[in-house]
Formats: sequence, C-alpha cells, structure tokens
Amino acid sequence: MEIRTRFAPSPTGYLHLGSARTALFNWAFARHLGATFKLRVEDTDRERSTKESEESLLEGLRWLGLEWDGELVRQSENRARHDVAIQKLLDEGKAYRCVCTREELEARKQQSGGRRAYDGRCRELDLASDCGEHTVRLRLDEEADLHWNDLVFGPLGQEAAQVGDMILRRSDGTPLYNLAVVVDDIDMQITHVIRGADHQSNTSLQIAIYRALGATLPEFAHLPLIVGASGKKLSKRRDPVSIQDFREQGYLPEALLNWLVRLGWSHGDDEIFSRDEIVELFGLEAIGRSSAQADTAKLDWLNQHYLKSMPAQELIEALDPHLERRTGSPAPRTPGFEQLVDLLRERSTTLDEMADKSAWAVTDTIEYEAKAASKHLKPAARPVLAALHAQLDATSEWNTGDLEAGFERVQAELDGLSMGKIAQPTRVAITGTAVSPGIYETLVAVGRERSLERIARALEWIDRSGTAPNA
RNA sequence: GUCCCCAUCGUCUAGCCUGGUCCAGGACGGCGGCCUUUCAAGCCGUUAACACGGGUUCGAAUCCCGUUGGGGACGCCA
Repeated sequence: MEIRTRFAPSPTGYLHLGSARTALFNWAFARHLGATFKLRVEDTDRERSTKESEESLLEGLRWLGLEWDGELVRQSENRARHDVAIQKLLDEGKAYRCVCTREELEARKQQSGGRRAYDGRCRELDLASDCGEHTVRLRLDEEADLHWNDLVFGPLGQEAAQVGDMILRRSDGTPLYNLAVVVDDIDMQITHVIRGADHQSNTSLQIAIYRALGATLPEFAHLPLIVGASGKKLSKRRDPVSIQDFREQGYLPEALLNWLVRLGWSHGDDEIFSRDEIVELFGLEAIGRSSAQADTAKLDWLNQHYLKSMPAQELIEALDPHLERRTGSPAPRTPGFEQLVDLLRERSTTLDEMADKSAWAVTDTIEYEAKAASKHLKPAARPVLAALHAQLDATSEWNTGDLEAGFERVQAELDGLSMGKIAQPTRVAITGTAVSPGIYETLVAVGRERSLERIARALEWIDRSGTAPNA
C-alpha cells in the first residue's frame, strides 16, 4: 500500500513551534520513503477558525519549505462524508441516540466522583430520530481492544471501560473531532498518523471508531511534546513560539528546520542537517520518548552557521526586508557592501542583527552612540583624527593596504601611538559605535568621500561638545 | 481526583533493545587561554550528568520493582 502521512493543524492561530515540528516529522518521514505528505486543515470549529490563520499557517509551511502533496483539504468540506459515516454506524446499531443533557451528565459525573466515561443510560433505549434533541454515541464493546503499538512509544492504549461511549455527533447535528479525523484519514488513505503526544489518549477512541467503521488501522506515532525553557508547556507569554516571529527576527528556515529536527530526533553525534540530509536520514525509530525543551541558544548557533554558509547574493536578498525596516532602504548592491556583509556573517546570529550592524553603511545619517562617543571622541582624540584626516585625504587609493599604510604614518607622526587609540575614534566617527569589523574594511565599506566627511564631522563634534582641547 | 507517558551534563542528545569496551561520548551554553585596532569568528583547554531506593547478576546508565520528580489526557474544542 502506498504510504501517506498528513499534517492536520487547526487554523486557530499562527504556525507554532510544536506544530511546525509535527509537520516537519511528517514531511521528512514521507519524503524519506518517497511517500505522500498531505495537508488537511481542521476547520470544523467555526468559532475559532479563521481564514487569516489558515493563510499564515500555509505561509509558514511554505517558508519552511515543507511542501505538501496535492490539494489542500479542508475538513469542513468533508461534512457529508462524516454524516454518512455516522448514519452507517446508526443503521448498523454500532451507534445510538442519547438524550442526556449536559446538565444531567454533569450532575451524574459529580455523584460518581468525577469519573468521565458515560454511564450508558441511553445505550439500550433504542431511540429513534424523532426522540427530540439528541447526540449520537458510539456503542463501545466493553471487550474491545483499544491498544496499539506506537511507532515511537511502543505498546500503548486504554481499557474500553475507561473510554466509555463517546459522542460522535452533537445535538446540533455536527460531527465531533474524533469522528471527523477518523473518517477523513480513512478517506485520504492515511497510513501513518504522526502527531503530538497530546493526542495519545484520543488514539484509543479513534481506534474504536476505525473498528466500528470496519476500516484498517493506520500506524500511529506520537511525538514527545516540546516544552518551553521553563520546563513547562510552551506558552505564548513566556516562550517564542510563532514561526512568523522567528522569521521576522531573521532566523533562516534551514536553521529552524535543523533545530526542530534535533528536538527529539537524532542521528548519532551529528548536529548539522541540511534539508536534504534530513530527508535522507530521518526515521521514526530514532525519535526519543521524553519531551524536549526548546532552547534558543542552539538555534542561534545554527542560524549563524547557516548565515555563514549562504551565498552572498541570497544573503543580501534575505537581508533586504530587515534593512528596510531598520533604515528605510534596501541593501545597496555594491561590492563594498557585499564585502561588509561577508564580514558581518560571523558577527551576527540573525538577519535582524546583521541589518543593525550594517545600518551605518546604508544610511547617511549616523548617530553617535552616547557611550562610544564619550569614550572615544574625547578632546584627546582630536589631533589623532586630524592627522588621520590629513593622511587619508592625501591617499588616493582606497583599499585596506593603503589605508593601513596611512594609519601607520599617523602612528609614526604621533610618537608610536597604539593602534587602538587611532582605530577606535575612527570607528566611532565612521559607524557611530565602538564595534565594527576591521577598521580598514569599515572604511572601505563606506568609501573615500563619505569616510572623510564622517571624520571631519567627528572633528567638528569634538570641538563643539568638548571643553577646549588642551593637547 | 482518574488514566497514561517520561526520567543521562544547565540544554539537545549518543549509549539502553542485544548488561562488561562508559571512572559515560558529541553538540550548544558557561568559564579560561591564544589571536587582536573594537566586536566577532577561529583554534586550544576546561566545566558538568546516568533522579533516588531496592532487587537480578561475577558485573547495570543499560533488565525488574518501588519512590520521587516532570509532563500529558480526562469537553456536545480541535
């Protein structure tokens, strides 16, 4: 039989870390086997489902490169099939109508000490469709075998008595999740259901439905949950969970994928997995059984790793939106800027950070960082910058070699002043900050004219702000 | 409360099934050093774990039981 997996998110929010990993595992499992990976949006909760979140879900998946096969399926469109299934179960006596109200159910539950399984009051009443407002329940055989051999956890399952007769159809006539999922998975010929461990207890109920419908069981694989840095369940308040947010911060999809795939899965001592390697090596048997904390320190490291290995053109393109947000203009397509970006790769963990660090090369209006200016643009730096300006003004070539020679002449001129005393004030003059790539490269990145302008401007600034230079 | 699951360095994990090669390996992080005009990167070094208690065995991180801790599920939500 053709192997098929599916990712079945409900469109009630953004694509979330846990869902993204579930999607990734389904995708990787399918691609590894050359099998089919389907996407089904579980939009039957009309209250909470929105078109916008469906869109952002798809966008997140596409951005991560988790392409699904064939048309997207919306669960709401399968309503007729759900109704047919319920009717069939009713006709065959495998389901029955129940007129117990929520209030009655609640009251009886209290009395019996919180036991959740339905007590079966309407089970043998044989109610017809004219019985008034009613739900439809599955008639579960007490002897039914509700266990399965989980591909990750091994033997799992609950006793039928604990499960009880679950509701398949609400009193308003709409089908419930567990019924809809099973019917859809059967219709879509899903052979491997790979999902979060939070669905583990649903599995027994779903197995009961598969049996009642006379369908073959798929394989089940439950993935240990991802927990936040606090060790607790991922929370929107405490933890970064939205894939969209990671994207906006400038994380690369490759890094996110690599990070996510290692949360619960491993391949010996290997850490770096390209998309292709994930497909090549992924397998359910190497998934662990304990939950994993999402620690972004490792993501940062991975992101820089991918930043470093990205082709320059691609990187600059990816940088555009971040730079635009920061400075109002996209990355200049100049050799100087390209070189700068190359130097910045190893000093940035995200694209956003890279945009921040290269902004001085893009804008014409740099501002001095207060701390940097007060430390390096002191009156004592005036003669240094003045000498440097004179030296560089006389340099027609603007490359690192000639610039270095210029700096050395200034050094000689000023009695062997340490390089730091020259480079730091210059750095602040050029970038506004005390941190940047090598000073010659920095000067090259902004170019001759702008460099001289900025040094002159720093000189003015010192004159204006400092007390009279006393050197 | 009931049911279920899990348990190796701070974190992700290898090892566990098929006990000895493990005074437990890798990676991230941390710390220290080298390099150095700043910040990084790089390189070198270092830190730190088999939750606890009982078994079984010549021998247990590995098998069994219990305890503790953590997590999940208990909806006419998905």
